[in-house]
Amino acid sequence: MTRDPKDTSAWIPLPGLLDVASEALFVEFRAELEQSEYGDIRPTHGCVFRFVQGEGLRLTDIAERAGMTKQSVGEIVDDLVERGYAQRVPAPGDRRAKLICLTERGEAAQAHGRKLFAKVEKRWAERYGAERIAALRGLLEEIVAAEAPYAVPELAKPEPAVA
Amino acid sequence: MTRDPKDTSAWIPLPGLLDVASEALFVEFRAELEQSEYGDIRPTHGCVFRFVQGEGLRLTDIAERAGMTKQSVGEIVDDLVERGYAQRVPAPGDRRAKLICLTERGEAAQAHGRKLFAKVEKRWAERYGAERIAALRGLLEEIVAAEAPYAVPELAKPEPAVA
DNA sequence: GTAACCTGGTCAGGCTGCCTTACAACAAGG
DNA sequence: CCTTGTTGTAAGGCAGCCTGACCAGGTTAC
Repeated sequence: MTRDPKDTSAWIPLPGLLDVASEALFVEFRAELEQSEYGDIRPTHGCVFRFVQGEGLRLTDIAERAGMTKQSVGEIVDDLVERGYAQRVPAPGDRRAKLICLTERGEAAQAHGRKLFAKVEKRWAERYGAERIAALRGLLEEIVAAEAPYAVPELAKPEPAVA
Repeated sequence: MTRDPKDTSAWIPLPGLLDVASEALFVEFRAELEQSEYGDIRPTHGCVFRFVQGEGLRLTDIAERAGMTKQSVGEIVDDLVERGYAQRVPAPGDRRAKLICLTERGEAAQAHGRKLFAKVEKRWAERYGAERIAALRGLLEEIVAAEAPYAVPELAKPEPAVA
């Protein structure tokens, strides 16, 4: 299936391809999540589950990593607190701030979510080739680290990654 | 913060990686588009520019390919018509239907957009390796063709791609 | 110590992009 | 005809995000 690179009519821009692939993957994930006991978690909540771990993070930090405003993230956190997935604990040393961290249920949900993502990825590895998916992940990780380091939990901390 | 090497806390799910990459790419595209004479085209309008070409498409068809409702697409088309990028022409043989096609300006904008996408992709090819980006595209095209064929113009209709 | 400024978080209100429901015009088959 | 399906539109709603205004608590300069 060789294609004329000059043929513009059937050519799909890379962002479109990335989006459709992401969407397809996400649909598989959602389908499984919704059947679990964490079915009330909506996609929006992801911005918290993605970044919060251990001691917790300040609202401001979550917002920065997620590329959203504090207000938006605040609303999402409210919702997660109501649902029993997250909690706000006073930040030590600053009475203005609160650390947002997961409850036990929240951590269980996070772990379950990660497992589901891994499961779907593995399914795709079988479908499209393990090494190709691995290469895809490798390249994307490199790209994300370069283009949006603030969105990478592991790089957001004072631990500069060495390539 | 000591961490188990097998710890998954730094592991980013594939959809997240795809999204961030897509977003980064799209930002570069938008930055250039907004400086052009087509700066009033918003991301939403893409669902029309992506699929419409030549004689035009029915609203229903665009909606199906885009995975949206007719009403949503209809609104977007209204907007594009107002801005002089698209037009509705009566469909031959069916007085209910209209074919949505691009105006001359619309086609110029579409061509410009495609060029910009190609330009950004080329920039990334230089940045991350031409072969890796080519492999990325190849895999994604395969995935999209398998997972969401309706979203691929060339597969959506057995139309002669070459003029 | 205190005035001025910065920072973390919240409240209120608004917008965009999409959806659902309902419907009018036309098509197609008896 | 009459019925049923299809094309597109109208009206209204909702989720997810934003901006602006604000307060309580820190930080700095004098």
